[in-house]
Amino acid sequence: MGRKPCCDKIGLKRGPWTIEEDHRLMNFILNNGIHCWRIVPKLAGLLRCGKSCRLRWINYLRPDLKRGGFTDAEEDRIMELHSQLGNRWSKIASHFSGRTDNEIKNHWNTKIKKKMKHLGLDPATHEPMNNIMDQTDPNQKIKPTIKEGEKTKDQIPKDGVITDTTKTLIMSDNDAELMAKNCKTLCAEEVDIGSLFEMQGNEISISSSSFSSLYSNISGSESSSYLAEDSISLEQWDLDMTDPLLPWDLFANLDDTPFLL
DNA sequence: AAGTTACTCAACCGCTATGTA
DNA sequence: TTACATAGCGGTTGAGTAACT
Repeated sequence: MGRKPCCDKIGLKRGPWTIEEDHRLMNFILNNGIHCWRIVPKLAGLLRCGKSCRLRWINYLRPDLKRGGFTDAEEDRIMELHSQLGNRWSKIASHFSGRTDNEIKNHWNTKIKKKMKHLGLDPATHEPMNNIMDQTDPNQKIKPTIKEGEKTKDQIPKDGVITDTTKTLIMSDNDAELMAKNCKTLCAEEVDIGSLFEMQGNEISISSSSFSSLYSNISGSESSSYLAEDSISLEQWDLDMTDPLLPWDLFANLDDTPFLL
C-alpha cells in the first residue's frame, strides 16, 4: 500500500552544496526535467535526498531566478501582499517573477520588518504601533547595503567557469536574467555553464541562433524574434523575454526520458 | 590586529495537503 | 475508504561574513 519511502537519510550528504553538485543537478534537470524528486539525486549521481535537491533547485539553481537586491517597488509590493495574505510566502512569491518564497521570507524577516517598525507600523498587523520602541533604539545598527552595480565585472574569471565567488557576482538582476536564458540551452546538450557566457564590457551576450534552436528544442516552438540578431543584449532579454517562470511543460517534449513515471 | 557582535541567507525541520495503491 | 508516500510550505537554525569595539 502507498509508495516507497522518500529516502533513507543514511549516507546522504547534508549542508552547503558544492559547485560540482550544483552542476550535476542543474545539468540533469535541464536535460531531463523533473518527474519525481525522489529519484532525481539517484539519476543525477548525487548523495542528497530529493527534498534537498528540490530546495536547491527552487531556491538557487532555477535558471529564472532574478537575484540581486529587492527594489523599493518590490518591497512595497511585498508589504501590500503581506497585508492581504499574511505569511503565505509562496502565494506572495507567485506575484513576483524570479523571486522565491524563501528569498522573500528572508527579506521580510531581515529588512522589511525593520523598515516597517521604523515607519511606526506593526509588521504583523500593518497597523500603526503605539509603542514604537525600535524607532529610537540607539543600539540599532543598520548595515550598509552593497548594490549589485558596484560589483565589478573584472571579478569574473576569464575562463568563464562559475566559481563560488563569481556565482554571486553575476547575479545582478540583469545578469541573472541572462543566465536564465543561457541555462535553457543546457537542455540540448551537456555543456559547461560558464562557456555559455560571452562577456563584452558590461554586456553579456549569447548567440541568438544557438538560443533559438535550443529554445525551440525545449518549448517546441520557434522563437523567431531572436533570429534576426547576431547577439542579444541584456536589455533585449529584458524586453523580449517576458515569461516569468520556466514552466515544466517546456520539458514536455522530453517526456520519453528513461525515468518517466 | 584580534575579539565580539550583528546580519544575511542557504539549508534544514516538521507539518499539512494532495496523490496513489 | 484507508494508509501511506510525496510535494510543498512556513518556521527556524547556524555558518559565513561584515561591521564594530
